[in-house]
Amino acid sequence: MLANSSKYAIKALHYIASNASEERKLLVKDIAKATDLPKPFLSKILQQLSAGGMISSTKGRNGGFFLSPKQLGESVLNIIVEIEGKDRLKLCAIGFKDCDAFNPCPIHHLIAAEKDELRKCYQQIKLVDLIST
Amino acid sequence: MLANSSKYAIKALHYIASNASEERKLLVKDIAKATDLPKPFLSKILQQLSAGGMISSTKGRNGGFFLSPKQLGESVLNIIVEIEGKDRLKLCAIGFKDCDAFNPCPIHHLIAAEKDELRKCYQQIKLVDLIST
DNA sequence: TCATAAACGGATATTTTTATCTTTTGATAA
DNA sequence: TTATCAAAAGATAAAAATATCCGTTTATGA
Repeated sequence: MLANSSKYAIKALHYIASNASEERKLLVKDIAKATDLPKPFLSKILQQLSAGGMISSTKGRNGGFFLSPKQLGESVLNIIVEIEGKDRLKLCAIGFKDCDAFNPCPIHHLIAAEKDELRKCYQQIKLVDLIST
Repeated sequence: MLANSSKYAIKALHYIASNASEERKLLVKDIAKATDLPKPFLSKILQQLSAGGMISSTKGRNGGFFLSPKQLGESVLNIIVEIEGKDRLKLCAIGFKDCDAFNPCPIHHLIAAEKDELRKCYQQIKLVDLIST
């Protein structure tokens, strides 16, 4: 369904959204421990999200990761696209080039509506919706 | 969404379902050419499907691949599971162990219904439905 | 200013997936 | 029988994804 890297991103962002703020930043180390994700790999993913502006970070003492109010409004779909570099739920399920309603692959009409619904879900879920107390 | 291997399988099965029969078997070579898939890799995939009973084959002269009437009734979902060894659309989208309605991951309730609908699609599509004339 | 803490960035290693090549097995036509 | 054809099976190679390590940069508290 999703690449490990984007699963990790969503897991980590769930934890960060629920536990961090600009006044209370979180270290990769602690995020990795709490989410049970491999620390170095998670570090790369957070770096990528940071470079893409989906997450905030500061270096040095008292540094760490957090989400700004604006960043909490980002959709999960955009996180996935940022990490994977492509919108898998928009692409043809069996890899036909230029597959659409007018030039459909053999299963296009049989799954297009449901695939699009699922994509809309990911688009509608904002990071703020992941917050658990 | 799907692994390349299962995309290839579905593409190839579409071609086989549309063009082969017990009296008119198809060679890997020709399937690969028609579907524009890498021949040796496709060969492995067809072997795997054959071992799993999802496709019929005979060796030697006049050999090749075809689908029996019973095999044409197989669902695309089962093809995917056969190739990938797991039912990705049944697993938690972000990889939580034992994620379900009573023990949900942070996005479970936000996507479960739509994910299940998409899975049902793949379950309902039979190979015979792929036949194009 | 200086030691320290933390993300950043680059290089490297491992695993999985994808892809190819070669040999073996089995079927059939001549 | 025997030559040939085609899938099956096994070994190997390349690419991508996953994962780790280490030095650099940057911020800050002492």
